[in-house]
Amino acid sequence: MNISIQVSATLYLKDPTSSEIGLKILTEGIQLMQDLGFEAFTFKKLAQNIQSTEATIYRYFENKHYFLLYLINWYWGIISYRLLLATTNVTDTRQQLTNSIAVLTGLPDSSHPGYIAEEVQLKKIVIQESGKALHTKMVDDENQNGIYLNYKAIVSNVAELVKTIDPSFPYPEMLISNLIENANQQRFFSVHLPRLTNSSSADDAVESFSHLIIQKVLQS
Amino acid sequence: MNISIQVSATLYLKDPTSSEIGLKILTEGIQLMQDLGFEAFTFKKLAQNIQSTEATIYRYFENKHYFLLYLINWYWGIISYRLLLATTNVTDTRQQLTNSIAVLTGLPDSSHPGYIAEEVQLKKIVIQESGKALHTKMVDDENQNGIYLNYKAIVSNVAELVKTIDPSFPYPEMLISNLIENANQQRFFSVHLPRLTNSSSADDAVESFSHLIIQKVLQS
DNA sequence: CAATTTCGATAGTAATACTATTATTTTTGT
DNA sequence: ACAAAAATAATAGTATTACTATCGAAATTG
Repeated sequence: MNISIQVSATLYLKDPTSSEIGLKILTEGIQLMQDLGFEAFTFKKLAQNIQSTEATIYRYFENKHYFLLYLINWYWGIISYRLLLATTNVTDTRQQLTNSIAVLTGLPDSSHPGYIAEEVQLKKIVIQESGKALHTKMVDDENQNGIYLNYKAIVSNVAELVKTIDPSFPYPEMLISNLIENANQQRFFSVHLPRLTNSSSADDAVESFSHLIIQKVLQS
Repeated sequence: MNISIQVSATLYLKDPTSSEIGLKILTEGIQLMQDLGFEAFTFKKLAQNIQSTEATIYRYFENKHYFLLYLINWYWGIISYRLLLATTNVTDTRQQLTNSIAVLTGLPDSSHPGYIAEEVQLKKIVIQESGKALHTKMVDDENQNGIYLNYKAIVSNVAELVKTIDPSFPYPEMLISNLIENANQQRFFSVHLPRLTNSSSADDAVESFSHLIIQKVLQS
């Protein structure tokens, strides 16, 4: 379906991109997850939406928790791909970092190179729901099954740029995971709890803030 | 029960601190929430633990979502109190900010002034579960009911210090809410996804990182 | 000590998160 | 083109959850 976007095979029972129905589960599932939120989302409702049955969806995904993990993994796969596009053929490491921060913290937007249609919708789901996917008693098992590899690879790759630019900076991974998580968190705040942020939903204060932190904190 | 720790009255049906059973619901509930996590936690199990019945607990709390909100609100009430202790009689604004950041991002510890027994347990619950309490379709209603006032007041007060120190800094609220959320997030990572952080569970890298950000980003 | 509130015990309901079965349709290999 | 295999739809069923309702006994309070 999407060139080069890889989702870990441990997340599904049967590859949803391998059949018509599987693709409908994904596209309608994304929509329904957004409309209802994770707690109200059920396979039964999704089955009704695609004129199929619960049992069919259960053949693709173990349960709705795994379905959400699939969507989040897919999102980070897209971001990995965009990071690649944003850094290849860029010679200056600092510029690579700046471009990466823009991809990781910028507003979702459909005009950048390599745009994939689902990105904007998936980003909304990641902002709204990814805390629920992570903060579970199963994190450790899932981590062992390689489910967070996409995400960890992103943090690791960008942290490498930080290390190249300023080898003396003691917290590269923390800095990057912070900027990524903060970007999503602040976009949530700007919609629901605006007193906690200085970003309105339309501006790019989150991205500017992120560039500022990088600029002030790293010496080169 | 605790001097001056206020929990919003919209969070409970009947004040749990007003009766023996209510207090048992709180102390055993904190324990059970930690042991089982939010999703596996049920009022039925809690009722068995305190040798009472579901119906009794439902007289105190509308549902387990509100129970979790109560615990989180309680935690932020404790932190508010600690922030007060850490800043009164401190004349230098920068020192006030440094002390505040220490309270907000430091390791939980039982040796500081004004220590309240439940703080350490509640902090664990906040780290593990607060994303689930917030990222709900009900956020906006709850926000309107003043449920996040404690948290918003903390961000607002500390952001005021930032504004005093550096009036030109454009993102004071974002900076503070970021440091608070990041501290909890990184402590979660250090236990479950250590590759995403540079903090081990025993050190104070999270706090050092936070002080560093403040120091580099604010001009005075 | 009478009135009221609180609690325990029990029962019941609607929804959720699945599992199982079977008949029908679709896909596939030859 | 057709037999075999796989996938799907339809239906039923189960255990658990998240509640609501009732009602008598116990505790509290005025």
